[in-house]
Amino acid sequence: MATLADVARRAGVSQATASRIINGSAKPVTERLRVRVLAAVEELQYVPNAHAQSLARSQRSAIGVIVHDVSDPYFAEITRGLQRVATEHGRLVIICNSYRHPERELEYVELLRAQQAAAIILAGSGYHDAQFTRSLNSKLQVYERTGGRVTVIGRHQHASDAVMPANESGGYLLGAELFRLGHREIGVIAGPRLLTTTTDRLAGLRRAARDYSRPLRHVAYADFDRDGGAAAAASLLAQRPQLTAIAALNDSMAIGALAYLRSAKIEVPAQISVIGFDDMPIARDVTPALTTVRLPLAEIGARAMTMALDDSLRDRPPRIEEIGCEIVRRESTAPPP
Amino acid sequence: MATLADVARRAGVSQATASRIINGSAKPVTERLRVRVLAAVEELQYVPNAHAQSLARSQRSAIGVIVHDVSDPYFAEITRGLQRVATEHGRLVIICNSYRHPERELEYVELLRAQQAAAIILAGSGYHDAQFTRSLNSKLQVYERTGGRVTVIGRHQHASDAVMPANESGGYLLGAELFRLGHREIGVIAGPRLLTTTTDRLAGLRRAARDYSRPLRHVAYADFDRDGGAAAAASLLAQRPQLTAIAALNDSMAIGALAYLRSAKIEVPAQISVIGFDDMPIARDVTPALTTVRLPLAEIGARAMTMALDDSLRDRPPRIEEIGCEIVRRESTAPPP
DNA sequence: TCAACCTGGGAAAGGGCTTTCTTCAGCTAC
DNA sequence: GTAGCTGAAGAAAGCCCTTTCCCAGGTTGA
Repeated sequence: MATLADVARRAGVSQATASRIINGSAKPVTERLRVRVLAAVEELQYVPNAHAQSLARSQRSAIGVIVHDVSDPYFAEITRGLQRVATEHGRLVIICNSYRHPERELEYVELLRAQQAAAIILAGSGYHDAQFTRSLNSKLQVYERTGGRVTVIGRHQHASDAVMPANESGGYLLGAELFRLGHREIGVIAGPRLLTTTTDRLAGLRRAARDYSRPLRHVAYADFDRDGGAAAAASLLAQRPQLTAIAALNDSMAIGALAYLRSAKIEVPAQISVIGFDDMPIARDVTPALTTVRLPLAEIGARAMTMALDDSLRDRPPRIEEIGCEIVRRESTAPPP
Repeated sequence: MATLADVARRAGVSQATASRIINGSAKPVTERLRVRVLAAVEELQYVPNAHAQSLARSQRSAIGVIVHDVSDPYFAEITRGLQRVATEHGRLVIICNSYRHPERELEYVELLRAQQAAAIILAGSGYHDAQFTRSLNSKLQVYERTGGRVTVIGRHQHASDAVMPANESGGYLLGAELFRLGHREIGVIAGPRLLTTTTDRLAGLRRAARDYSRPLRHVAYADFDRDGGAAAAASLLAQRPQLTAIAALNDSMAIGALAYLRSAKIEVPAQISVIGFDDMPIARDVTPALTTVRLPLAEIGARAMTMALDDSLRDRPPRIEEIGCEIVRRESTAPPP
């Protein structure tokens, strides 16, 4: 691997000069040397060692992102937004999948600190686990104290900059929509109990139930994915066949529920309504097209990255951006039969 | 940020000793010092600077992956496989989205070289662009010459280790399935002409057409995504309403086609059959469930990462792994009306 | 008792780059 | 002619680690 010293030697200049030319430093250099050095760079196919640069400059540039799983459409969309902004700013993004293992999240914070990440963006749901939250917070604080920036998406347990999707009011919208249509007994497919996203959305749903004076007795907790949704729909209906609507706390689970209902030959929305949450891109392409609560996922990602990169925020009180959601009515909901 | 020197000072030992203890070096150290150093690490919340380590060890560890777009389900699945294997080996993955801009691919190769990536995995389709291919090849060769490993997925233009999805024979399967069902005039929704994935799959399809002595006159080229597929389906049918089947060269486009057909009130598969390619997870959840050619995407990713990490392959002739595909019959195909 | 050998620990040399501090040549100005 | 600049280039320090090499003190064996 060619080094700067090689380039300098070949061009017959000092390393200092070579470095200045390659980095377009402010210090003026004669055109003659510039040409020679650039020629040497070309001939040797020289690329500066990023680690050495980062060490010498002691300036951080990469941005770390911790998600549950990039291949989940929810995070894929958020990541798309994150990447767009990062690329615009010429920043490298390091993506870490925690696969919903809290310990792995802790490990990744350390890893990103070791990598001298300029900022860490936590893009997965928070956990109801006081001990974990404490150790995560302490790790994040250490990171911030050493100059790192932290931005979270939808986690209220951390005193850092945050982009907060309106999970609670989205949950309310979800419930209100069904109750307004006249449904009285609805089944809820919730995500893992441990996730704050689940409880936030559920809280909104419960509030809607209170406002409309409806019970909310049938809640099934499942994995936040398609198969979890399918299984939960099955168990919900086995337990309570009279349900006229199913509210899933994310689209993946709603799609799973649709799959189950199709296999069980139950008509949607004629016999039962289904509503989701998130409005992932695929929601409009399933049949019936999914009524859901829209969250502008890519925008959430973009905003989080923008905050993380905004250095003027340094040493100010954490800023919180609320992101609203809206109902998107498609074909999977109707009044009860 | 605490440094090793801080730790050593606090523990009252030399940096050398501290380093040895922290890294669990082979050199024996007394228990007394070990305890003191680890305590200092804990108190200072010390994390070694990864850049300094990489510099000192001059050993590469991260793996670079260049995809078109992680948020595309096709790449999301591949990436999932890649990540799984990388994590098992304790390797960091740097994901780069080229968004199908060849120049950006070139830039990312440089960037990954600068980052001292141990390997680069090129996971997007190749381009029909001789000049680009040449410059990419030359950049990759430079990278390999300096000890980097290159693994490509589905690109035949590079003389490196490769995982090759059977795009051509998958295309054949695609066509054969429709012709066997009795379709005589089929419309093809192809991806961008510039991509080798498009032409490979199309070549298989043409071969099937020859074998079954059927014409293949209606090919629409479009973006490799849902909206491209919808637009292409519309133009195909505007041009030739008698078509009884549409073969899309990937599932996203097939789903777009289904969306268009639904909006145009054309029944699938009663009036027209639709077949896709890839078998993305969502293919089974659209209605009608999509008949498609299955490619084990996550496994492709896993194999590519395994090859990239397999050091025993160093200095051997490049290894090529073929990955077969199979037809998955669901509900979007039927004999012509 | 002394040479030969371990052993655990430290000093210091890198690794590749940036950047400050110097140096030196070439000018201007008196 | 020389003091005083200015501008361009180089020397060298420093970023944070790892690892080789070396040393002192303690063992062992003859």
